[in-house]
Amino acid sequence: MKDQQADSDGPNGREIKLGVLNDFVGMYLRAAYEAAFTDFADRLGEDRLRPGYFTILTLIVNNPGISQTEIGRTARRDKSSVAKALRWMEDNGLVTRLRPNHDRRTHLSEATEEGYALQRRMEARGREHLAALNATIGSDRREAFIETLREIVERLPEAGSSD
Amino acid sequence: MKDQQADSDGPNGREIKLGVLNDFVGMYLRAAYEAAFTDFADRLGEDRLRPGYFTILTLIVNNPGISQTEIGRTARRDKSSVAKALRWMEDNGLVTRLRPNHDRRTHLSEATEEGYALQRRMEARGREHLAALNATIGSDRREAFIETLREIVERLPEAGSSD
DNA sequence: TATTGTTATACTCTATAACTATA
DNA sequence: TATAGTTATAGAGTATAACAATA
Repeated sequence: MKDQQADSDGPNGREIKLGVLNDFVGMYLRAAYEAAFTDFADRLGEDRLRPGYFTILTLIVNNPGISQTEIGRTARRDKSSVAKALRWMEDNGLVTRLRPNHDRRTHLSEATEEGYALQRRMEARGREHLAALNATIGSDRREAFIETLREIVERLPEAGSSD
Repeated sequence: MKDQQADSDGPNGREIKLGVLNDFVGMYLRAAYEAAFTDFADRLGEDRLRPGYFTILTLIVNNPGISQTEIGRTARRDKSSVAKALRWMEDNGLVTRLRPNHDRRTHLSEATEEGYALQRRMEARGREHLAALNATIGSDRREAFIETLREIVERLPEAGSSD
């Protein structure tokens, strides 16, 4: 039905044919992700961490004593990326890391008072962002929408990465 | 309603609490985008352009004589990013650029035979990717899903970028 | 040997700013 | 002045690989 070769015509009037790009769900996914990302960043203003760092700090606040391996597994980031983020956060007084005696390989992270405070401020802004996003999506569509996103993440790799 | 603090427990058995991250639609969007992106890349194997370059080449194939400004506007990329891509594609024999007499500022791009051939091969792989993605989404949900993504892109910036 | 984490390095993708050349 | 495009540079954001310490 929606196969009207949805062209993009600029202000100059020229119609740009999108061809197969028209069907690329990935392009819509990226555009939506970028829009959501930008909305959150705009709401944070200057008082913020990068989104990836916010994710990590939030995991630490919610799970005091979490290890870097656990953070990486949960946030789906390589341990080296986590290490870099943690070092920055420690240098900036947001987290402290402890090496327990029972296993001195691991580094357990906890948020400092400053870390907790920043996370709370960012979470508050995050909730405003979510309210705007949810208003756009609509409560009637929200669950089905997220469920579809989840299924893409879970089921697509099984089909695709068979080489 | 869905506030059961959907935790993530790793193989070690420890439950990681996601807290507010649980509600972050942006995380699901990014994960889904990355999954789609990876699936496409896996299918392309070595015979490929980067996804952004494929977008540009496809625009050129579908719109011979398109200008760089038009490409940038359609692909939502800065002219400098487009210029870099075009130079690489020209150096690698995929496109040629012409400067018309009526306006010698503009560069109009056309695909070479090699460019057309590569685009066709990539488009074929892209269609396989889309088939897998559409199978995951399901034809009954597809239109509503894409419509939601579109609305996020179109409506969210209006609410968020008011500073 | 396996695991945790660190570091150096590099890659992808993209934008900003200063620029040239045209119009 | 405004527009099209180029170039140098920078900076997220992330991963790979080699490594040290510990188990």
